[in-house]
Amino acid sequence: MATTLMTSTAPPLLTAHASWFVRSSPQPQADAVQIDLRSLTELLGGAPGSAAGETGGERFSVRRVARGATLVHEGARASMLYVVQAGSFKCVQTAEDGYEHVLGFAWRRDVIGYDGLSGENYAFAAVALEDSTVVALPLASLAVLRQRAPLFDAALQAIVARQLTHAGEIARVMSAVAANARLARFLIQLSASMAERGQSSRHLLLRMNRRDIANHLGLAHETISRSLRMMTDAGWLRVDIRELEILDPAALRRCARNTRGPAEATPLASRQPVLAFAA
Amino acid sequence: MATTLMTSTAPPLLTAHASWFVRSSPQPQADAVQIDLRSLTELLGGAPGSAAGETGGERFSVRRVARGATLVHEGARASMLYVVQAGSFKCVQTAEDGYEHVLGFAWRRDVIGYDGLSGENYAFAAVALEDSTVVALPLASLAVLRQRAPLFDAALQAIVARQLTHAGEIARVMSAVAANARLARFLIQLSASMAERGQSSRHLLLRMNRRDIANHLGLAHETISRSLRMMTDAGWLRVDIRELEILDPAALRRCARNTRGPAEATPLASRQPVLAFAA
DNA sequence: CGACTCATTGACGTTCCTCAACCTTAGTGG
DNA sequence: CCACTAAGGTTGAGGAACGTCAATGAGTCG
Repeated sequence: MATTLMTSTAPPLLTAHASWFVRSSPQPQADAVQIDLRSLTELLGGAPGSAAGETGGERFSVRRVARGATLVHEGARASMLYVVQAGSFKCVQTAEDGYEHVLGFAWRRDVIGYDGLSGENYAFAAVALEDSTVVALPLASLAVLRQRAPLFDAALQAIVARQLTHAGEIARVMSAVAANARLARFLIQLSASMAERGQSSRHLLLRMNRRDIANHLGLAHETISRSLRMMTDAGWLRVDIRELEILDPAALRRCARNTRGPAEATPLASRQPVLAFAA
Repeated sequence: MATTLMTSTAPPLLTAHASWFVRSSPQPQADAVQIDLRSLTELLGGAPGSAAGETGGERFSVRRVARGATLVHEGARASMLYVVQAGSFKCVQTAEDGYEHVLGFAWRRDVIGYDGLSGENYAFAAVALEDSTVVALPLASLAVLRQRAPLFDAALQAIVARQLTHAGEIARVMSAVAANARLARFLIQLSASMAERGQSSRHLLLRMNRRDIANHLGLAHETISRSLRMMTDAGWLRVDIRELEILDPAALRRCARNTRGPAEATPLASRQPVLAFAA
């Protein structure tokens, strides 16, 4: 049923916009929604039962970002940390010659702007792929907040650590030499990412266009089309523009292994037994 | 001068090993070296003047890792966090079919094992590329430590944030479609990384072999050889096996922009005058 | 010295990037 | 209602780039 595609965090269709989303007129939050520390910790994945331990005084503003709008600008002075509450973003870096690269995508529970802690400025821009909402935390108050609310702190740390792991996965996706394998890995990773957020891992709704996927994977966008075609012809997927259903996950995983020929032998194994046998 | 290649953190040559490095015999630290919190914070890049504020009671053990030895095993229960003090590591992930992927490399000041905070186990293995030393922090004591030593905490946070930014850079390196551009970006990034650590940005000593570089970049190792050859022929580099000198950074950066089209042709020049004339 | 790893170079074949055309869907205005 | 425009997606043709296979040489370890 179509209901599997519907989630509490996603609007029914890309073209349908809730009326409270400000689109062309940048009229700032007239009705500033806020959430408390307890909800924020929960959003970050902290135990819901944690609420009792924390002082619930702080309130954080929720920002609405219309589709296509830029949440943070690359190179801008970093002052805020954002947690995606609903919707999705693409993270983009622009080279000095104007060429853009899509670093990745951010979904509910992801943190945007954490790189502001290391430098002065944001390292990349974040553009909303659909009407979205984020929780805004002033960077300046972060240290104090973490000190005062250990449970929130733990949740934040876990998210960042997870994001670091995630970055490794992205590198892995990109390392595949064959275009088919790259796309397969991307889809598998996306599927896992959705599952992690309690959504269906079989039915995916691609919030980004082919060009963004291609850019992200370092491929031509025509190649994305062709690879998707190949996979649907093989019976692995069912694709309808942005809607995607994974029919044969095993085949997809098998495809994701392709280096571009026979996989390479691992000469590392010849070194380890020395230590193993020493015992 | 050759002194630009010499740093306090690097052994003079790959083939020269300090005698105190245990090689084939895994005899554990008989003489356990330790450092205090003050030195650790400094290693992480925290202000050296910070020493006064922290309680200097804690001491952390320094582990020696021989070349080729594995510091952390993928999938092993995560119990420690390591900070690289000297030497270098490659971070490797092994797929279920035995195929290995080099996620990246870790140098002095980098943190290994931070992903243990999110899950139970390490997400990837770390193998020493040369005889190296790391500072070991028990994950269990991390929360308490951060609470007690805010300056250490801040330094650690900054490092992690930097590593997150760094992960984005890796994705950017990999996104280049042309092999030349990928290698160029890798070299530029490596150069910047070395400069960040106070080493020369022109003279690089490649601690990893061609196969690892190729694996990391998603290319064939023969392609690495050929690309390096092309760059030396063009006068951009001087390469002697593992020693590498960047002669023309500008050309390298220009190459890094290539999507794949004409190997060289810089359309940048044809674009700029338009803006110049507009003034 | 023999076994091994590492790097380089050449030849060949396939992938996939580029260029191009065409189609659908949306949004706009008559 | 239909033209018009623009953005996104698909498909085809051609050629360069790069992966694979193979051979060679240099350096290292036991």
